[in-house]
Amino acid sequence: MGRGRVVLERIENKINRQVTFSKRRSGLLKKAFELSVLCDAEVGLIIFSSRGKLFQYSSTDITKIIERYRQCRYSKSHTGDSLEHDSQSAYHEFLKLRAKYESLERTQRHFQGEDLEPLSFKDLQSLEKQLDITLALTRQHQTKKLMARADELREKEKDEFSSLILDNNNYIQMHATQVDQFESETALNTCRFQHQEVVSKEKAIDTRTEHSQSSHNKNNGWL
Amino acid sequence: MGRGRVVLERIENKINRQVTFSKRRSGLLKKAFELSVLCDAEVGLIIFSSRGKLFQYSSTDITKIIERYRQCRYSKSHTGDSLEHDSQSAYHEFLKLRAKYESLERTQRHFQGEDLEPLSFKDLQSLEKQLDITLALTRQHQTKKLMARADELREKEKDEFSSLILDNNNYIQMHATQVDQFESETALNTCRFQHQEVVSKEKAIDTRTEHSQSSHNKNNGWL
DNA sequence: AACTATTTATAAGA
DNA sequence: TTCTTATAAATAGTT
Repeated sequence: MGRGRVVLERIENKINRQVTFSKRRSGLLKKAFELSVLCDAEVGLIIFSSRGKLFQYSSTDITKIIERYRQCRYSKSHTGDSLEHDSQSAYHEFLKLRAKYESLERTQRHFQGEDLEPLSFKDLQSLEKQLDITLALTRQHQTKKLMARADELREKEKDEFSSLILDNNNYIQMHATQVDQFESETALNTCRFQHQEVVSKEKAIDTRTEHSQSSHNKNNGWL
Repeated sequence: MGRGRVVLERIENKINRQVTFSKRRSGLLKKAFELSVLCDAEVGLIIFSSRGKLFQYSSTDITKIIERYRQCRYSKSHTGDSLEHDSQSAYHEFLKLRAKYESLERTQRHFQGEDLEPLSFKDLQSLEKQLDITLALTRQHQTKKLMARADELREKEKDEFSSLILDNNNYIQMHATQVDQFESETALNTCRFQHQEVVSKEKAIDTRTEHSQSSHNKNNGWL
């Protein structure tokens, strides 16, 4: 369509090529648009000039077209649109997880004594029961820990008693401070006696040996 | 270009639209190709028919064109590919949520007296403290509920006492069964006396009036 | 950028 | 669908 026939090869004349590019580009964009309108098609067209300038037409959001293209392209073996299905089910997983999380969060709040108002009497009862059980277990574990610690200390004491006596001045001061600190902390409701028995000896040794605890949790305490 | 002028709107005749689509599509693809050759341009064209079929032309690997497009389009504000980035961040959200969920689950287990072993003594202490607090609150709420219920019942009793006496045979039987059932359930550690006082009256009325509870939780109990 | 001769695309019909 | 054909549209080369 023009005064001469086109040879299908790169136009070497730069000016010419640029002009042709400009003309044909707009023609192509126009035709892309027409196709999308006339035929109700989804069209995405990306053009980079030889100098790198970008031109684009898309009947709808081009990222959507690209996404759809990917889905179409990489899902032949599956049941139609697998990637769409995948991403949908992934989203579904996400929603499910969120629901579970929120539910768990609610329960958790109950365990922390919050939002008890909407609970039924029965719910409160079973919560109380659970709390009682856990409380007993918690105390049991504390006792266990303390006993184990006590044994450990008895062993150490034998080994380290002699060196302990040597620099006693500095040591006695630290010891006193730390025991005070402990006293002001949460009062134990159980194992009270055992604590007192163990703690002083333990601290004495800890300050000297930098004993590392085996617990996997952050262990910024004295055990 | 044809025997009539084109109106730029969706061709309503389905056959016609399909034919036009076929013709114009190949025309567009051809022109895209020509542009890329003649003008040394990089062209990517994606077409979806209204029935979802994919057609595509690209002068070079289309993923490269898309990549280049993204860089061109979003390199100013973003670090690169936005859609990929989006899906990645969505996945990141998912991972974060899952991590939170798992952490919460762990805490939850502690509140249920499970997996206490790895906890440090300090952790156990603060758990115990929390349990004590919640326990007190739980009992407090139970008492509150019972008192409220008792008041409510005193009101109802006045209104319904007379009708209650009427069909007493059936009633007495149900009442007995349910009280037995209650007795075999979890023993209350508190509010014991108030319970007994309230429960029998309450049941008597509930069985007759189908009173609906205001609690938002499932309320399959007697309160 | 505008013009115009021609080619090309394509709408309608077969 | 495909081919044919009349005609609209695009555009190469020119100004």
